[in-house]
Amino acid sequence: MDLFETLGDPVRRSIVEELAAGEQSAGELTAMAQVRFGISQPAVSQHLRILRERGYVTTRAEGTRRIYRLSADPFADLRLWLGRYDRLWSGALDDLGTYLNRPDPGTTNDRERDHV
Amino acid sequence: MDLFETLGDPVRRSIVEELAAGEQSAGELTAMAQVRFGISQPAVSQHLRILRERGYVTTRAEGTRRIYRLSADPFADLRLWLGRYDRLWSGALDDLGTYLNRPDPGTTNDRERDHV
DNA sequence: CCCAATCATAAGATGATACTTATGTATGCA
DNA sequence: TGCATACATAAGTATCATCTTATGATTGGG
Repeated sequence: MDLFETLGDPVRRSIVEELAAGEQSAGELTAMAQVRFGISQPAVSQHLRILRERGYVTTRAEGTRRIYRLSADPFADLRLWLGRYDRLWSGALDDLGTYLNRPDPGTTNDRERDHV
Repeated sequence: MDLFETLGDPVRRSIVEELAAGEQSAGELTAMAQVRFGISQPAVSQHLRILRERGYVTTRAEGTRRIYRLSADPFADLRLWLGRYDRLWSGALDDLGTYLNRPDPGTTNDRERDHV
């Protein structure tokens, strides 16, 4: 599950989300990331490299530009991982389910109330 | 989606996976993490704090120990996020689907062949 | 050919994260 | 009351990921 580490970076997550809509050239992805994050071209290229090396995208040369596309179901592992917990909160799980879903007075956290 | 960043850390991921099986005390979680990662008690406590502050777990005091449990469906966001792409690789998507699933000779990467 | 465009790589700086040791706080028990 | 257990917090350090600038490699076009 290095997918969590891979998608943990917001830039890479954006790239993946962008590619989900269809293939795009490195230049287009770079422009997008520069607008959203204000980073340089090499920075984006490095993120693309990580996505390549981990098998989440593939590339094809087209003239002088490189077209990126998502690999077939890069999220298979993630879906699998998530599936292991699905039945836990699907509501089907009787005792534990209701137990977990209770607001449970006196059980809440001590400090926080930040994001969520 | 700070969940990716949260679960990006293997220690926190282990804790969450552990808690999916049921509640556990800080001490038990600490022992687990120490065995698996060889880190100190404060290190684990800091990870627990992050999980607390981000709302993924709640705690309850029981004597001198603190019992941790997963919040109700901490993965709701993740499932939602993933759902947006589900139909893309479900095989239902005709053209793009087959296109993406092709081995596509001459399209593969240049360098890699690492993890995946 | 030569130059411009597109993208990748190298090397170094910087910053965020996660670790460490040391200490604080609360509870239970003798 | 005093000590031990369980856990949290503080402060400092270190490690690692990500950024930057500089440069290389490939391709197309005049």
